[in-house]
Amino acid sequence: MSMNPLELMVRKFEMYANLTADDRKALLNLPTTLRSMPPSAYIVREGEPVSQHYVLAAGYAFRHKMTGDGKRQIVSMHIPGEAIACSTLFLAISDHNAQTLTHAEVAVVPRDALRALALERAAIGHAILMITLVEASILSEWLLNTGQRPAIARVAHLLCEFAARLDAVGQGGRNGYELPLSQEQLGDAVGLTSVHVNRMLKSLKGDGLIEQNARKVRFPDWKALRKAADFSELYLHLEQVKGG
Amino acid sequence: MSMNPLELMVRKFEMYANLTADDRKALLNLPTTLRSMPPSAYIVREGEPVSQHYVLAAGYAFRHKMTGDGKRQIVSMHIPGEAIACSTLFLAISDHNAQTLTHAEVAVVPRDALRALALERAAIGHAILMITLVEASILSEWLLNTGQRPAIARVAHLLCEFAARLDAVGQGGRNGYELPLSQEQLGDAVGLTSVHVNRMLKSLKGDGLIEQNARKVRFPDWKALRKAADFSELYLHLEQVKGG
DNA sequence: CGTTTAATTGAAAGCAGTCAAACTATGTGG
DNA sequence: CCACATAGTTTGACTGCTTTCAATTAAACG
Repeated sequence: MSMNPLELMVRKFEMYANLTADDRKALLNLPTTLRSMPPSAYIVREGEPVSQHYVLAAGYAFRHKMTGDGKRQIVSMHIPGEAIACSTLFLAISDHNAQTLTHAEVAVVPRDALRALALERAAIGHAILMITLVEASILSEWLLNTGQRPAIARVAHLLCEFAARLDAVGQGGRNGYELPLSQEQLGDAVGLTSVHVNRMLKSLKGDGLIEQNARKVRFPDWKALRKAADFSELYLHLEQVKGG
Repeated sequence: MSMNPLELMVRKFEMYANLTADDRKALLNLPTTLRSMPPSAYIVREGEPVSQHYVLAAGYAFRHKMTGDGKRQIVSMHIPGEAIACSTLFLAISDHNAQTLTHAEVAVVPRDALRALALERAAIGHAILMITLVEASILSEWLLNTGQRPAIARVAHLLCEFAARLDAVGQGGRNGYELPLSQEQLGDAVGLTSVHVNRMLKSLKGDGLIEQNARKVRFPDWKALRKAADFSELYLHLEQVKGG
């Protein structure tokens, strides 16, 4: 079925707030265009003003920041159905880059129009706040991950998070999935070099915690992987999130 | 002057949204108690439901998470005047711990009352969203810091951030300040051991980038320190943040 | 197919961690 | 005011995890 790409955004909002029929209608009436983008295409650049809001209709994306000497840290991953940077909705200039990971279909909405709705309609504003809170919670866990866990757990943790998030939207998940990240990107997400990520993946395979051919990963022993990763899905706040 | 401790919260909100006189009055009429807490006292524990909102009237606090094997990552620092965990206002259970750093005066507000105001009054909800966005931006920078920068820069970066944030509220700042963190806590904030933090501080002193006696730090060459830290205050969003 | 990009492996170097001890504050009670 | 206990800082020696460098193999792509 070819549906309005904004349906995805509305569905997400409804997970986090009780929208009225009016709220829903207002959101669906926002002007929007669907943009098809190749892998690795820039969506937003650090330091630039942002005038659009982007929702992933299909494909994956990520946000990242760079140090003065050119090292890159991925600060978030976005799966189909998610907005790419709620955080820039209300900040004048972007403090990070956003890029597609795979080929992607991106719904583009004028930022000011959505912003106006968020300020007028409490439920919409609240949904955006909730999404931001969950993103911040994930960010804290990533900080814990890169700051305190050994390399093997860091890599395993990211694989687990991906599985749990994909599971939550009925896309593969802990039964295995197509990993959209290269080993270098994986490394940039957890603060390791691609070489070392490769070694950690090899070690996880050797221990029977993951199986992998090409980009497809499977989890023959989810419990053991979860343990090795020190993973608990609480921080994803997958349920009970309406907060009102 | 002995003022209502909620004044601090209102002042903060006003930096981020245009409150009406009514909004202001509603906030100041919230029931509140002032609690005096010793250093290192727990305010919130991971996994527990949170029923209060906490604002630092005086003193410092921090939030942290722990790995399964007991390693601690500090995920945020809070200076006088700041709320301690806007993030838990709308999430059912806390996914992190919050603790005082120094002796502190904490204004305690019933969470449900503030939550109700946030949902009823657009400007208040918006202020909370903005504060959350800025906190998330800081979290991204911390992730970049621990994930990609060498130890010396990590430590320097935290010192710079502290200076900039204190500056913004007219408290010492880049002229020097009383560092409220032990070296161990400093390490837990940037993903290093206390031993290595000690060595990095020594090195910064040796290079004339900082001066330190007891807990008092000074910055004889702010520009050079800033450069060594790869620090830019953009991510703090200290101005132009009303977003409307 | 040839070209480019990503994955894999080995060897060596280095940054940060660990362990252990000494030293310095800070605070408490006698 | 001193003696002691406790917490935090400083230093050294050593270990080890992760990076770096470099080369090879495999996969993806036009």
